[in-house]
Amino acid sequence: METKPLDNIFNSYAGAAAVFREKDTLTDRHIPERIPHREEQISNIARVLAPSLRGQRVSNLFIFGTVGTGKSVSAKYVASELEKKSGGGVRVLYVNCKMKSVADTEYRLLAELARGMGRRVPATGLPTDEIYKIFFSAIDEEKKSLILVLDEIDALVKKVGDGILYNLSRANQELANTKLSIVGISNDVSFLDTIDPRVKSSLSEEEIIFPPYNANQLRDILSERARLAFNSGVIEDGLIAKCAALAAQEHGDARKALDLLRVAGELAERSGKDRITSEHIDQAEEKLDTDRVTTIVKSQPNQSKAVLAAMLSLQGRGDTPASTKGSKQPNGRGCSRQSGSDGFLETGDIFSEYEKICKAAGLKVLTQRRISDLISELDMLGVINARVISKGRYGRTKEIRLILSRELTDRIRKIMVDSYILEG
DNA sequence: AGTCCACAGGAAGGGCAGGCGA
DNA sequence: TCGCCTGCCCTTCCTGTGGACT
Repeated sequence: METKPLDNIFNSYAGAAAVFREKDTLTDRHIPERIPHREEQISNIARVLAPSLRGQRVSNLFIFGTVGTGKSVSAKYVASELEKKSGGGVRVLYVNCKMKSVADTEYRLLAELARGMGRRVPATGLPTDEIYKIFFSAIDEEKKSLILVLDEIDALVKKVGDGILYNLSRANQELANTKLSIVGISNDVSFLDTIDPRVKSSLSEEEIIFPPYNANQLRDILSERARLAFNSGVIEDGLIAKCAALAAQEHGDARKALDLLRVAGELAERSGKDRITSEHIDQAEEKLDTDRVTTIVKSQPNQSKAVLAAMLSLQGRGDTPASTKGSKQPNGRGCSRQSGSDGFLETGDIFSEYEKICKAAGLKVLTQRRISDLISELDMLGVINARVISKGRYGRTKEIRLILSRELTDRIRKIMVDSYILEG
């Protein structure tokens, strides 16, 4: 019988799953039955929310902690247990405010909440106070305690301001039959300082902090998840410890640790192995980093891509201040600059190269002031490293370093070609 | 000590797109 | 549907800055 080109690939996956038993347990969709090292925080959340079981209004709650410290999963866990325990007396609505088209505007968030309560509302068109009315009447009709979990609440406030929180926090005055409480989750502890003091005082009645995990705690979490996710013998304890150590370096980020395990498993599976090796973990770490940067670069507007292309072009040519020392600079300046001996790039050089790239690609050339901001944004996104330095007589500038591997550079170059920023 | 460079980065405002509300 | 509003992107103008040079 004839073998089709894809048969080998599909057949290897169609057989018994050699590596994974239940891959979903390594994603953030999964709510585990036990969350190690978060017992205290979970009890505290439960204590705050428990009065809802008696039909009382519970205090609004703020949960803080850096990425991957178990805030969302703990809140979801307590919420789902509470809903089960209440026998229908408590309703929890969860919204991730960072999701695009969910909470970019006041209207969209309220529409999402109203839909969560089973109401049909148009994507646009209604006045905002109308959508408030629809949402409030929907929750009032249910005659239940409603707990509104707003994950990444700082993103919501950044986009739409704190007015919506003020309105929601005052909702109980308009509701006859339902008690509404808000649980806000944020990575940014200083976020509360940025909102209106009236909103702050009514919202942050209770606060719970989630500290980062250490390597040992991460190892416990990973062991538990790995037991569920992988078939026995697929991964050994030493490799779990390695993942934990790598993630502990990244501020104790459990999400990153779980991603490492999942991607390592996928790499093992793709290479036809039934065991995860140390190399798979290393490859997974590199892949996660590469995917993160390429995703960021792809999502950038063309102007930012052109700035990055200028940096790649200068770096690829070795045309940094270091290598051109003693010759005329691209921006027409003199030669006696002293820094740059380490092969970094500077704003002026990048701008000159950027102008050339824009002209070649038919893009509008923005001002150097704007490019300076775009460089700062790329720095903030972690694609480049930039810091302000002074070269004394020769002015101040940003010292910019590209922290990209060879493979990553090639992939970004391809993105530039696909976006018609660079020629293929 | 004063000068100078090459920017950094803040402030103000224009133009535009999209959302809001009547 | 249309005027108003808001936010975003961008420009222009400006002051500030650190350290080499004079």
